[in-house]
Formats: sequence, structure tokens, C-alpha cells
Amino acid sequence: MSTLQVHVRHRWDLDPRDAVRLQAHLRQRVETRDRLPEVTAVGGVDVGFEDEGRTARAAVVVLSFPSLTLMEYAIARAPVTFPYVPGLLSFREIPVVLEALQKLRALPSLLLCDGQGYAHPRRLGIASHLGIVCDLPTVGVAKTLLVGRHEPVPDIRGTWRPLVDGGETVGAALRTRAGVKPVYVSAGHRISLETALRYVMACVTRYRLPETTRWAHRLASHPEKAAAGTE
DNA sequence: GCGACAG
DNA sequence: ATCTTGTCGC
Repeated sequence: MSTLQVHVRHRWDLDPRDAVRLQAHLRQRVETRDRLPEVTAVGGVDVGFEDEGRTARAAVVVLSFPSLTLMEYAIARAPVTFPYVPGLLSFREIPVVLEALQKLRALPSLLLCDGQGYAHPRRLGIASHLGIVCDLPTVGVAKTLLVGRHEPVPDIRGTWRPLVDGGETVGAALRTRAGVKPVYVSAGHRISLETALRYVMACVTRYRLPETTRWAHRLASHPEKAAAGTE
């Protein structure tokens, strides 16, 4: 079906040193202002591994918004060609994600990614990188911190505190649910932090992670088992 | 030099 | 990320 258009094409088989250089170049294209259509569908992306880490498996889901009903999903597998290096996650995971995205009948209005967006050493986490490559609005939702510090977040659902790095607010620690650790939200591409926070909360029901991430995670780590609860 | 370090 | 059962607490 491929409704996917790759707007920025570049090689992925780089060594860590060149990857860092490319990030410094691509970061200039990150848009932190709102430039998104009416959101009628939200997507979720996640990547899992098999074969002792030799094969990457990407799962992309599309949920209706704001009802959050599963509309469609796609899974893709590809050999792993880049090592896990903090700060260079996108070079390891985006290639397979692109393959999964091409299988969708229709792309979502907004994509929530597993990992950081702007809250990155060079301000180009996987969410931002993917957003630039596909020219799609994206948001970064990470379970743990990569960079930045923040004040304690009140244990009240929906509250957040700015994530500051190098004297700049790069994201937010958001309490999606009382009693659990906060998640780290940052702008990916074509969206502001404030708007990103609104959409993340709109995708959260009774768990710590947004439904998009939960669906994608299940499909990426237990494909057949998760697919069962789809029909 | 030392510690930190998304998934 | 991944290997894995029970267990503590609301």
C-alpha cells in the first residue's frame, strides 16, 4: 500500500562517528512548533529483538483518536546492522520501522515513539529523526532518562515538570498515573512540548504508558500472541 | 580521569 | 532490548 513518503533519504550503514556527524546536520530540520493536521488517528511504534538480538522486529499500530480503537497494525523484520549505542538508537531501529510503516494502509496523523525526541544530547532522538525522515508529526515517550534533570513530579495524574539539559527545557517528566514512575515526553517533530503532553495524556487510560505504546510493545515482543487479541 | 548512558 | 516466578502492595 505504501502511503509512506520518505522526505529525507540518507544512508544508514554508518559507523558511530559518522552517525553523530549526521545527527548534528539533521537536527537543524527539527520543528518544535505545532504543524499537524486534525488528529483522527494516533500511531505507536516499538521494536523488539529475536535470534539473540540478531533480528529486529518492528511493530506499528494505528488507533482511532480520541476513541483509541485499534484500526490496523503492521510488523516487519530485518537483520540488525547497528550496535546499541546510547544516543544513536535511531540508526539501529528506524530502518525496520520504515519497513513496517510502508505496510500500513493509511498513516496516522501523529506518531508516538518509544524513546526520546528532542530530549537527546544532540536534540535528535529517535522520535525526531523518524519525524524528519517521514515528514510526520512525532512525539518521544521514554520510560527512562537519557539526558536532563527535573524537580520531583507530584504524584497526581497529568502533572509534569520540565526536563532541563544544558540550561534548556528539552522535554518533561510526566506523571501519567499516580503511584508509578513518570515517563519522559519530548517533542519529536512538527509539534510543541505542550501539545505533545496533551496528546500523550489523551492516549493514556489506566496504565503508565499510552495505549499506542502498549499495543506496539505487545506486537513487537509477542507477535502471534498479541495478534490473537486483535481479531 | 570518572560517571552517565533511550532501547 | 532480552533471559524469567513469585511476590509485595493497593
